[in-house]
Amino acid sequence: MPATPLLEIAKHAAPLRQQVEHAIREAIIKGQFRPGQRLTERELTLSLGVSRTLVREALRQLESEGLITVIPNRGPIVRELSTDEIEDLYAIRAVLEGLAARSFAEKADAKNLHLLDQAATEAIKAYEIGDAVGALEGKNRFYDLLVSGSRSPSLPAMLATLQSRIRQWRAIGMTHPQRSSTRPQEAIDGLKTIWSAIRNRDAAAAEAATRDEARRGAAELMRLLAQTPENVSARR
Amino acid sequence: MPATPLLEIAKHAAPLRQQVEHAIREAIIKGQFRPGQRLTERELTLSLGVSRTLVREALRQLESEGLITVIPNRGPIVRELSTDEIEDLYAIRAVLEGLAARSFAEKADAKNLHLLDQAATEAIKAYEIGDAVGALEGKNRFYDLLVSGSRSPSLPAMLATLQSRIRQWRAIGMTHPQRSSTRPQEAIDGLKTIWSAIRNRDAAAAEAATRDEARRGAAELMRLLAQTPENVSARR
DNA sequence: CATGGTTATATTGTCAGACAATAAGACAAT
DNA sequence: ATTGTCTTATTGTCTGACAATATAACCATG
Repeated sequence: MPATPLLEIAKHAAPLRQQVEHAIREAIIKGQFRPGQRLTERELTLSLGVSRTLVREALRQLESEGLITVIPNRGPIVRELSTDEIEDLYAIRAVLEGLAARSFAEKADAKNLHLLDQAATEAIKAYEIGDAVGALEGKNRFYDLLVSGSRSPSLPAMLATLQSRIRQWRAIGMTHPQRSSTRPQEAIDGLKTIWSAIRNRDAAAAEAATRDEARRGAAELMRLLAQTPENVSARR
Repeated sequence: MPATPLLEIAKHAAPLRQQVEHAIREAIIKGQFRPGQRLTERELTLSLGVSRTLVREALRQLESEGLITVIPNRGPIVRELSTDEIEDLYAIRAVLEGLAARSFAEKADAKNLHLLDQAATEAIKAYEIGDAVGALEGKNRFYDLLVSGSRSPSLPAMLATLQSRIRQWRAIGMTHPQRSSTRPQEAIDGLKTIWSAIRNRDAAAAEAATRDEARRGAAELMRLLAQTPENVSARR
């Protein structure tokens, strides 16, 4: 049993392959590579300036994260999601965030509670002023804190992976012409409910509220997607 | 929108790297490579008879599944889990299985319901006869069906990954000298509760029952681990 | 003896180049 | 128009190389 070191040194010579992986992932998430699009190894090696070895290793990781699909002897394509799959991912996210909220309510220390307070008040304030961007940022920070403060070793990574698969469609949800006008209010209300449950250390209520809020968000997105005639995936 | 093909061809040609990946994963899960143990690339290439390229690609996948940890310039080691991490993984599994049960209750078709019935009755019968192995098998099949019948595209893979990270300790739970004698009965009762909730198409109850049962199982394992003096991880 | 520095060794990180195997597209023939 | 053949682009896999790094072994010095 090794003694816990006094301070962790973050020395991480950051292998090049991680940068490669990161670069491709970001390009996919940001939509530079669109769903359905083929990603040939040559193209990637050229644009990234690294060897095929590294590109292939990065592709393997992105594959197990579900960001790309690799067709044998054909190569990877940016994964397209059906509406069913999107809905499924959102449902999974809902229960995982619910779990995070539960753990947070049970285990969070004073510092994390304080940070959460900050984010919550900030989001609410921004919303009341009419600062949509600020409200969104605060809300995002709130949820990030919820996860990181849950003291769960695995949840952050799992949710991050989910996020990266979903992010493209979240964006749609924010800019869609037909998005509901009451939704932002709803989101803030949801946040308040979660927040107060946590402050009361009511783990069950925190979980339920988080799940419900996530589900409402998902429902709204699914409604928008259903009304979007052009299919979810891009043409190649 | 491509027309749905009349029959899917399972043409896979199974790239060699998948076999490599599978082989290493199995060796880890079965405990041939023990937690904490180093896995050098040379060793793997030799024992598997493939090139470093393939070994490295396989390692990347196993890394993102959480089965190994790669230390920069040092190479991979079979991941060791602290009791906290084990508990965390079980908690995640609990909510995901709960979600699966919920979806199953909502969406399962007659065929899957029938299969579930079969597995359930088989498990119960076996238990009543005193056939511990048969009961376990039936129980496992029951849970597998729960997941596969949930019509969730992503849950099966996620739960499979979790399983592979946990399986080693599940084994401990079954053979530990101090394991509770009432636990098998409890597990069967839990299964019955889940089953009847599903037959009533009561999604909420199915989810709750599944989560509770998973939690009880986890609690039992954690109790056993706490009483096991030798640490969770193997020495190298 | 302890301590600190230096060299040696094993291993990973990365590259380049090669060639077989396959899938998709182009083309020809019936 | 359908079928069969050829071509080409691309992946799948291997080999060998070399630099960068961490660990182990060793040595020197106080």
